[in-house]
Amino acid sequence: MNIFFKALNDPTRREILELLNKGDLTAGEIADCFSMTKPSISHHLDLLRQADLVVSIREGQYIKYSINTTVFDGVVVWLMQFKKST
Amino acid sequence: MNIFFKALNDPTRREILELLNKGDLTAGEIADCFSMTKPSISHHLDLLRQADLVVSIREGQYIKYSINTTVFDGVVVWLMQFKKST
DNA sequence: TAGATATTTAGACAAATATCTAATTATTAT
DNA sequence: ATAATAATTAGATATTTGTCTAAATATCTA
Repeated sequence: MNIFFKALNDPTRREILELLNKGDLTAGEIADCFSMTKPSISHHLDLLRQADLVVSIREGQYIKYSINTTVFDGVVVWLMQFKKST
Repeated sequence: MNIFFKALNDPTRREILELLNKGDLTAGEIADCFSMTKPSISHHLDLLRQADLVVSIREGQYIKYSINTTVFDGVVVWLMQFKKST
């Protein structure tokens, strides 16, 4: 839970997730969507990967990133606990 | 969204929410549940209040805190966007 | 093999964060 | 009024975080 909220506690990383939700992208394509250096984006991708929110596979010269939505289930359950008691 | 994830990006604050989900508590009662000074807890409560996740009202000498679960709705919607496409 | 492209890693640095102690404000009760 | 209790605010400090530049790694192509 910790690493998840840490990963989501940044607007750039949340935007990356929204981008990947529309389709897979390479690291470079993701970086092109932001006014930030590639190393910075790479670092954000690393945090998202640590939280298991994205998966990466090398495709030749490129590294392609995909969103992993299964992680959200646990968090939604955690959030829903607060709505039960109504 | 920013302030919400910021507020939730701390285990102590998440635990405070879980406590308040069982019932209202005063600042002191909350602090007693943690091995941390009262000023530190007060600071966490302040962040939770900024995120509108808790509400506080003074009751005489005490200040009572309640959880505000309405905020979760928006976040669950945000999280659910990632599950739609399945 | 050399050079070009894609990406990450390393190291530095400023800004944000979590925590503490000490001081302040607010309320109650003697 | 004074003292006691509840809670916050202020200020200090160590740690974490986001960003950058420079360097390193990996792949492709001529």
